[in-house]
Amino acid sequence: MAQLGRPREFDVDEALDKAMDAFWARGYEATSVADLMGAMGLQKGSIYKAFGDKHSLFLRALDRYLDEVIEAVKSAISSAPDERMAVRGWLSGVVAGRCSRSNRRRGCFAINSLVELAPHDPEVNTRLRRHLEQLRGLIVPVVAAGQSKGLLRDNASAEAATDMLIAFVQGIVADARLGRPAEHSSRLMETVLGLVEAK
Amino acid sequence: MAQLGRPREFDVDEALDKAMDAFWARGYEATSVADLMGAMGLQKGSIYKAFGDKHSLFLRALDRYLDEVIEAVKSAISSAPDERMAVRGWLSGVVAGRCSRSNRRRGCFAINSLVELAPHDPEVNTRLRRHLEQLRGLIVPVVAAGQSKGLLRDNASAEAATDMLIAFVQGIVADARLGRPAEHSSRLMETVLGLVEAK
DNA sequence: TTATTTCGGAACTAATCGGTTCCGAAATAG
DNA sequence: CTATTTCGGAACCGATTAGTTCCGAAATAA
Repeated sequence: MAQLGRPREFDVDEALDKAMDAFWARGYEATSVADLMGAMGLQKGSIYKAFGDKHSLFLRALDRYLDEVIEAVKSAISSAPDERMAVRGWLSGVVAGRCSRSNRRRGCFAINSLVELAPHDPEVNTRLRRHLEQLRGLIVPVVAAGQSKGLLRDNASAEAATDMLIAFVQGIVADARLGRPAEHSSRLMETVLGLVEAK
Repeated sequence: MAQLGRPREFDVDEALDKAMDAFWARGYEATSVADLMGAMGLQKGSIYKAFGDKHSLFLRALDRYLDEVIEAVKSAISSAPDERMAVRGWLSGVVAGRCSRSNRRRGCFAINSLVELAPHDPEVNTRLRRHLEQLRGLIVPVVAAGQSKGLLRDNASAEAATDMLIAFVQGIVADARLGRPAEHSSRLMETVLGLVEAK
């Protein structure tokens, strides 16, 4: 039954992406609704009708981002020839891709939101906890398989190694906000991989 | 020649600590001057006379925090029996001490500020770059000495290993904002130490 | 047609924002 | 005593905040 009335003239996902861009660059508190209007190319009324208030819009944008990240990690894993390259591909994606774009100093939208909002915003907190749990669920089996095949060191349990890698990723994307050259992050990644990969 | 007029009735450093507490908990943007008045126990007029505007007050508090961290790391290093224990002591201090207090979900004031402000606030940016450089300058010689004594793996260069440890610390303190149990950070630390320490 | 929905855009609210200024009282130095 | 400085506290500033409402126009479905 489609829908009554005049159809929406803008694409909801495109608008969400633009809102995400704005929040990503400046953070939640520092982004005013006027900023969002400019970034999204929409009028205030349209935004409130389509997304509710500022906080709801933020959550929608965050959810969209988190889904994209999980999908990207899944495809990075499934397209890798072996577990060693899967881990490598994941970290490379983090360093070079979404979480540290050509547009520097953005870091990772999830980590930025975590640091700014997670302690006081329960909805953001639960989303990010769930996200890290999902991520862990994707990585642990890869590490475990890699260890049993001798491709990765079994120095630590698969769970501990995964948690270590995730913490390390969080550090890299936080550090990215300083505006360091991408090469810096790449060197860091190679160091960590050197400790994790079997010789 | 002391000073003319009525002496200041509050302790500047104490007031800075309280301001730091407020900024630390909520971030820069979300902390209003009214919040600062409450936290510092001072009137608006007194704050502006003593510290100038909100941004200057923030920088003063940040400088104070960074100095304290550097001093803490120095003393952790100098009081350790060897280089291996020095690294261990530094990381333990990060996990248990200042950067992840009994008061949970605070993380590290420096990293919080880095993520929120470093991309757009040049004064914060330069301070944090300098801080990380200082930190690196303290740790690299320790790692180098530890490696040459066989206490630490020489898997990677001292510089690369130090950068890796620092990135890892940043990840831990960012993650702390999720409110995970302290045990989680401790396990992470042990995993990393297991990869760095010689067997 | 008629009912429905969205549009861009403006008008508007009540609250809060950071920041400034003035006050009389109190405490110090010279 | 006099000059100076800070105090707590209030008054006030213009600007901005998030959020709401109303408008006529336009586009769709039934």
